[in-house]
Amino acid sequence: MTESRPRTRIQKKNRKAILDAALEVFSQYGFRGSTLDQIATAAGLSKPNLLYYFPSKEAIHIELLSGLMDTWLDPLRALDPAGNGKAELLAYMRRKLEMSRDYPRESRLFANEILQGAPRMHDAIKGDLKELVDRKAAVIQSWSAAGEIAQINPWHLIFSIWSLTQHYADFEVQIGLILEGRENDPYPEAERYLETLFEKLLAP
Amino acid sequence: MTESRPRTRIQKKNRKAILDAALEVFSQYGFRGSTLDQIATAAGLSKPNLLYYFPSKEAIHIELLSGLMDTWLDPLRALDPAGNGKAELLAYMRRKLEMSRDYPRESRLFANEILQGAPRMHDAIKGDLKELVDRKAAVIQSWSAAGEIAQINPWHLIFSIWSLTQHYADFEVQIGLILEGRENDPYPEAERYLETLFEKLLAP
DNA sequence: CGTAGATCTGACCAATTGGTCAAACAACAG
DNA sequence: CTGTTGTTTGACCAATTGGTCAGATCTACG
Repeated sequence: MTESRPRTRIQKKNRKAILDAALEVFSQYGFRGSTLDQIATAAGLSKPNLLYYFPSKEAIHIELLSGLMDTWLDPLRALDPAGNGKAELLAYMRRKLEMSRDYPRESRLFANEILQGAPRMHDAIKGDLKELVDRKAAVIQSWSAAGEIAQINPWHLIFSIWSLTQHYADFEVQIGLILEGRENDPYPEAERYLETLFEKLLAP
Repeated sequence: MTESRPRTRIQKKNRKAILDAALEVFSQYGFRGSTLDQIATAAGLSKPNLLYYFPSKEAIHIELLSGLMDTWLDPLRALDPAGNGKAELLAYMRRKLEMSRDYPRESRLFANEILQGAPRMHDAIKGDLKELVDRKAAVIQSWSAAGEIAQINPWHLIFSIWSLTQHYADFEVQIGLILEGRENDPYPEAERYLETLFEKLLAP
């Protein structure tokens, strides 16, 4: 918040390298299970040098998480009350699945944070996220009332979109091992499957 | 495997207390993020005393995980090829949701292990689990072929049952915060929602 | 050039980590 | 009550942890 923005290109490059390395490490081992040495090595820096760019391990984690919240909720924000219910929700699901495919580490970072009890996202979830979800739940309810989609619990509908899509990122290893020799890339089939699922679920 | 079974009642009690404490800690912080001191304190023992019962931190973790795999897959094993497809799959889903409600720590322990790349379950997943899933996928496929249920990808169907049910345990904190003031216990509504979802999905 | 500022490093620190061990203590059979 | 076995502990250890700091080195710019 009160920070001076990074100026030089060297700062830009190294801060980016650190955040990228930290994302890799934190998303795998969680905050407590990750070490500055791991992050520094992954970023190609020495530990003291890393601490030249960030004041502490926690500061890196916080920066990652707060950067995450924004982009993570964009697809839900984009849900258009004026659009067609089924189409909007399917588009939301597709966009979330894309994010699992393109940003699996971000998904796992988030999963790790929740698993540990959301110590650093507690307020954001209880505040902004809850508010957004409640607002969009009302939109979904209005689609139900208008007969555009079936009558289903909008909160649990949102949870199901989250769980079904994020699962492909968070449990990537498991899915990969089980589908070994069958699907090298599970996403195309996942998209087809989830489209069917939500089309059937939402059909009035 | 080669261990002598615990004998005295004091051993039985303390081993149980340790495993319970370790489940609590490991499921929250993962293996690397957990400490023996945390576990010992939670178990009401001193660290050296804890190490009197288990040779190492890793040994505790392994014992928890191997104990988990068995019970975790029982519901899937119970899927009866001779039963009615839709009923069997709905029963499986319900049983999995029950497990999320009754054993959320076990679910999170598993989630943590997968997030960290499944270093200790890699072989079990690639072996027993994959084999079981493949076998049950064939059963599901036969139900599809017989017209008992719709034609859907059986592997992704299994993934979706896993993700939808485990989500209520793994993301418990997030769900609790979002539903605050609305549902104190999300499970009854979750069950209703998931029943609808799978009934619609599986209908031929 | 030269030098002011940015960047980087080795050496260091206190706290925490997983784990050991000898000795103290408890339980229980004889 | 005595000795044997099972249990517990305090003191200890080396390695790792997050973090500091003085100084070395590099970079941009006049």
